[in-house]
Amino acid sequence: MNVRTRVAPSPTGDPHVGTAYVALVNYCFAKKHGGQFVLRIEDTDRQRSTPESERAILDSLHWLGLAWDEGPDAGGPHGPYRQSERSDIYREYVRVLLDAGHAFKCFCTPQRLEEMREAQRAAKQPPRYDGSCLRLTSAEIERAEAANERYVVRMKVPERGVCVVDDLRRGPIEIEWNTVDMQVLMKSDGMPTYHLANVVDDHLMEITHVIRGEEWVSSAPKHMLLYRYFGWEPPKLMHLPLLRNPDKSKLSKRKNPTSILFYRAMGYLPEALLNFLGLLVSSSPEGEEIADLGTLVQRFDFEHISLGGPVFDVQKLDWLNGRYLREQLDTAGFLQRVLAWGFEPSRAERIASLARPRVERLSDLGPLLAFLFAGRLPVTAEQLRDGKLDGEQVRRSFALAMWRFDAVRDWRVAEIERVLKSVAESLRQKLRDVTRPFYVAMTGSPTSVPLYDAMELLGRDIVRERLRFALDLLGRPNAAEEKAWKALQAASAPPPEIA
RNA sequence: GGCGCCAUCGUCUAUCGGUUAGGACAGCGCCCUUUCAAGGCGCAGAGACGGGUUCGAUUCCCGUUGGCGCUACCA
Repeated sequence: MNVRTRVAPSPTGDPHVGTAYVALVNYCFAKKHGGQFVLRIEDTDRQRSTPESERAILDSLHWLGLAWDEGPDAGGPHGPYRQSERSDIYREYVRVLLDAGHAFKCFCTPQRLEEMREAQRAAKQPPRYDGSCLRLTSAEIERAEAANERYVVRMKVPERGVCVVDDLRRGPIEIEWNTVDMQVLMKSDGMPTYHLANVVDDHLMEITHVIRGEEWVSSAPKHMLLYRYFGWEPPKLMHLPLLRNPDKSKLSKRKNPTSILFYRAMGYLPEALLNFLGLLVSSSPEGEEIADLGTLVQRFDFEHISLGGPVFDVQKLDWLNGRYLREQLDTAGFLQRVLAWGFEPSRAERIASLARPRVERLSDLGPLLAFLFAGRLPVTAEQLRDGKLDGEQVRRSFALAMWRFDAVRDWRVAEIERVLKSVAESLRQKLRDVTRPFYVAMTGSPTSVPLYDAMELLGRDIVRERLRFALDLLGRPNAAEEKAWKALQAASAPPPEIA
């Protein structure tokens, strides 16, 4: 059998290390068996998907050294590889399900669904679709359609019995059909949901093994059912454990840097990061932990992937990266990496133009620009608080800025300035007083090169990390504060439109 | 809450019924060394709990506990 695997990221944010991890496993499995590895973009969420995110994901995976045989940028015989370009295909298959009576149109409004769930929660029932539109007569359906009412298409689900999902690593997983919801397959905007799109695409793209995150286990019955409805043979399934924060919760950017871009900005080498991820996939029998992609493929054995969710241990990554820096590179190679990391020509020029007006001797450069070449800065809570704002206001300004920065698409001076001004407005403070602690948090000093430029140069991920660190110093907002501050944010400063 | 997944040192893991439970990161100590790293050597550190099955369980089964995930017109 020709093995074909895929990774199917959703372009709704920064490229996540978890995506790289899943991609790596899929890559290794396919290559180990001489098969193909496909990259597919799951951008059926029109609100959240952005081309910037897609670009960043593709770039990041390439940066890590992963290559796919088919994908939106590579082409291939099963394209298009971007789901937003496959609407007609899904529509056709929805038609098939509808005609066969495996799916039905649902005219329920979001409000009704919300009320229904609330009632179910109140009655201690699991929230599930109540099947109301299942009982619609054909006359009623025609009337609703004639009136142009918006509808979604839901799948029918057996009322009783169990679904056995075969997981390559975990064995059979039994899930009762009556715990499976009548999932929406096609949204009212005509786009498919993940459940429909992934089944149709995996079949059409001849994917033989679906290796994905553990979060999909509970919806696997829906997917199996769809294969059955279509009369297709389902691919083999394997669910990978989720990467964890040190506290064992699912790795999240609230608690840790999760963006591949962050690790790149911090000066980790792509081969070290990939190797590190590979250590979570397969451990070396001989004990040697340095392994390139080829070695990872060669020693790959899915039987050896442990099922416990591994903590993303940055200290071990640091050690591994250090070994790459001093063992795998000679001085010339090292210098080349340094230059590429921090002195790429246009960046160097930008830095020079910011520094030049502020130095009297070239030897002033070190202290002035050190923050650009550092990870965490040695700042203290006292330094953050020593301006006109009190500690509470500083905390609030950092939290607000962090949240608002997340919504910024284009990480540029103008956008950064806009956010900081909006923060000052929300706090009803002078911009100058608000920005002072930001200088400290970002550059380590209240006086430095212009803040917005510094932040743009630092990049979104380092900025986020420094804000998080500063917030840790001052005390993270608790749940109640977070809620109150977010409300304040909504009330006093509606996010300005995207420039 | 319901359903599901998972469970070896602080962390990543080896072990696939019989081992002094091995290695790596982090920690600690010693050595090397003009300093600091790096490196070498060493120390400390684990089978969640309770029942079975078995001559024998970390390993197989059940239960408990704990962690995690899902519970959307997000993926």
